Amino acid sequence: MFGFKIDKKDKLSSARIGTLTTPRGLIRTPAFVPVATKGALKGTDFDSAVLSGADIFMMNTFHFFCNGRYKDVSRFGGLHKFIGREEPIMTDSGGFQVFSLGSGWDYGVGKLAESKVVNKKKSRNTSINEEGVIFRSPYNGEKLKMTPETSIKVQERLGADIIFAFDECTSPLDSYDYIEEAMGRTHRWASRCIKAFNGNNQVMMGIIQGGPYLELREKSAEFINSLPFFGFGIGGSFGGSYGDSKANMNLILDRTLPLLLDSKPRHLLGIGEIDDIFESVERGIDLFDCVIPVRWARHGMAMIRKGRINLKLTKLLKSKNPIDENCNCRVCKKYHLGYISHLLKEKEIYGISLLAEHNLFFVLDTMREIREAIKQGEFLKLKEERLNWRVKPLNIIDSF
RNA sequence: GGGUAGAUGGCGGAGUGGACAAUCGCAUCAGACUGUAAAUCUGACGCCUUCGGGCUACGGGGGUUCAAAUCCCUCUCUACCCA
Repeated sequence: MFGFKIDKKDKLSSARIGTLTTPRGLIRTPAFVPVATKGALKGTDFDSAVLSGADIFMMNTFHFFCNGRYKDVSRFGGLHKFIGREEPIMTDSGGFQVFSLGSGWDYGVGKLAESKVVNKKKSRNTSINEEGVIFRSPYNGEKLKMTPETSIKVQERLGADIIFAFDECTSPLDSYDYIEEAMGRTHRWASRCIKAFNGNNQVMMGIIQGGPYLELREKSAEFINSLPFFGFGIGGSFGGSYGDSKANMNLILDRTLPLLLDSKPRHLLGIGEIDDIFESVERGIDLFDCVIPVRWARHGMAMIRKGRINLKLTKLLKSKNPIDENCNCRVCKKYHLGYISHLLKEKEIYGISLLAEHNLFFVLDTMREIREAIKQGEFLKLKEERLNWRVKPLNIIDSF
């Protein structure tokens, strides 16, 4: 019922194309998994995402757990029936929220942040111990406890096809000692997740942690590799005292992916900027998920071949060009920048919707190109062409 | 013609003798965002600067005062009301 088959390996890199089989359909890898945390793509719809090439969506256990809504979902017969969709779904375990609502919240840092405190916010008083994590619900402040067993139980009731083990995602600000301790805990939780999982119509991915430290990452890869998971999630932050987090992530992937069983799928959790996708595919990653395409759309940031561009710039109101001249999405074929820019400036929800559709298409179509390139043995060539993707927002608008 | 209320930075709108280059909102500009508490957050926003500070400003002009966006006189303009 479930399976993963590598269809072709690139000769010049560790890139590979494959097919992940689930009872609800196939996932062509390398794949980008659009994130619909609470059951919605925030700005666009599942149909357009599927038309753009999405094979599977990701939702989150934590949010359905906090408000108790997983019980309602369960009464519908699971997420698929609840949202009225047949496509495969994966659920994250809630492990990321250990970080994003814990130390990430307290110190205002993102998962790839460098070692600097951006903005100290009021602590959420998240506490972590061997048993699990005690959270304050972001919905009403209520104290909640999440353990590996809870996460698995809730994920079974949500009924996604692929689920993730409950892990502790650490912060770039955490010390080596703490990250090592958390990694050990993640490993013990992984074993508990396997024990708690009944494996009925679902498969589970184990999560590798270890923060920015190579030796911890290697240890974690070896341990998670030794457990009977369906595949691997690579989680956590890669930044910190090691400096450039993108470069460090690549280094970690270089060193840890060869330690993993080749035949199992590898999912790089939460990564999805274009340059990161190319670097990771080259190293052997099969799946990505990321909120960036859809979040940037809400923030007016468009993903284009040359990089990214803020569409709320006043000067773009004059432009009769599409968002990206080389893009084949419905939005680019039909609407010009002037209009989309106007909608975004006016805070019209339709502007967000159009941009979300474009950004999602952009990433999904890039995955299509990547798969095609690997098939043709031209992955590195494509990477060269596409790595002019800039990290900083573009300032030159001449071509618009 | 008479009366009343006003005129503050791109706009709206605080301030009504010193702590005012002037709260705040909008707009503008810049930055951030990678398993989503995010259609969010941060910063800049009179001019000049060797970043210490300097200069010009609250409709125009005049005055009172050590000190005026704030008080007085006058002019101009705006809104509403009465003829």
